[in-house]
Amino acid sequence: MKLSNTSEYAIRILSFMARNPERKYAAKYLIEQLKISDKYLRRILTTLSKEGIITSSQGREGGYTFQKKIQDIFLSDIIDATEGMEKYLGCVLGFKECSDENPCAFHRQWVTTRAKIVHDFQETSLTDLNLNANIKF
Amino acid sequence: MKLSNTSEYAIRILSFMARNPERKYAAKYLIEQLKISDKYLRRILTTLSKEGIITSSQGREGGYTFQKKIQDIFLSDIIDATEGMEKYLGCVLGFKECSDENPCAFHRQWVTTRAKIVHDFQETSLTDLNLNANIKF
DNA sequence: GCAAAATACTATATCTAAGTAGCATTTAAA
DNA sequence: TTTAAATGCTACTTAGATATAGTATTTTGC
Repeated sequence: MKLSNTSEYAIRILSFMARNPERKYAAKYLIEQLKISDKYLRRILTTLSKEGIITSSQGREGGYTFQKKIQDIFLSDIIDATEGMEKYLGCVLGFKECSDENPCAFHRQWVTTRAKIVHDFQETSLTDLNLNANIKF
Repeated sequence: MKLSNTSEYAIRILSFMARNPERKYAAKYLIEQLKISDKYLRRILTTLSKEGIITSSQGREGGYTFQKKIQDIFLSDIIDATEGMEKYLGCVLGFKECSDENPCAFHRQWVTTRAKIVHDFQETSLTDLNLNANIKF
């Protein structure tokens, strides 16, 4: 399992913001704190904004705030917003015809593992990640 | 979890060859059967050959045969040979500092899932995949 | 209204995996 | 020993993700 860089950055950004979920964050501040390049970070913030995870306010005194409670924002929501979860859901060996009804020889084995992966991402919220005090951002 | 296209092709090729593991396969024949582009398939075969999974014999009457018994060739060996497994083993959220000793907040949760992924790939051999009669190649 | 400080948009550059093309080399049958 | 049939090597092209640059737009304080 390897997420796209964009997803990893998005999770880092939101995880950082979740430390103080009520405040408004300017992109400039996040750039300083997280050492992500200006334009790339801004693009990710715009995406997260359009996808309904954060709200942007333009103009002087503008910035970004959470659109929902952080206990209602799950890793799967963030991945969906950035790269989409679909690619992780098909046959891991790439057999186009493989399905529950017409499984490849690895299917039965993989189904439970994939369910665990999906479960982890769907059940872990930003609140759960809010204990990252020991991790440098 | 999404393997590289190259890994997926490699698994398809070897899985197909495993149906009759003693015979020698010419690239030309595999191209016909598997509908993979000539040069790309040949490149993958050369890689698998260098990595010790199959043996190539050059010249007229040449082709590819398995270098080991198919029950001793595991999915993890194939992935290692093509793209490497390393990328799947680090912190899935991308925290550089994350480790067993200094875990991110998702680490404990993910460790067991990742172990299951690795287990599936390390324990499934080409023999286990040899029941793919119901899958079109 | 104007200037400062913020986000938004569009285009471009860079990197890596994926895929293609052409020529070189090897081997064995005739 | 020549030729056909196979693999091997190197270079090139393409596509998508990653990253950067420049300009436009929005909002607030004065």
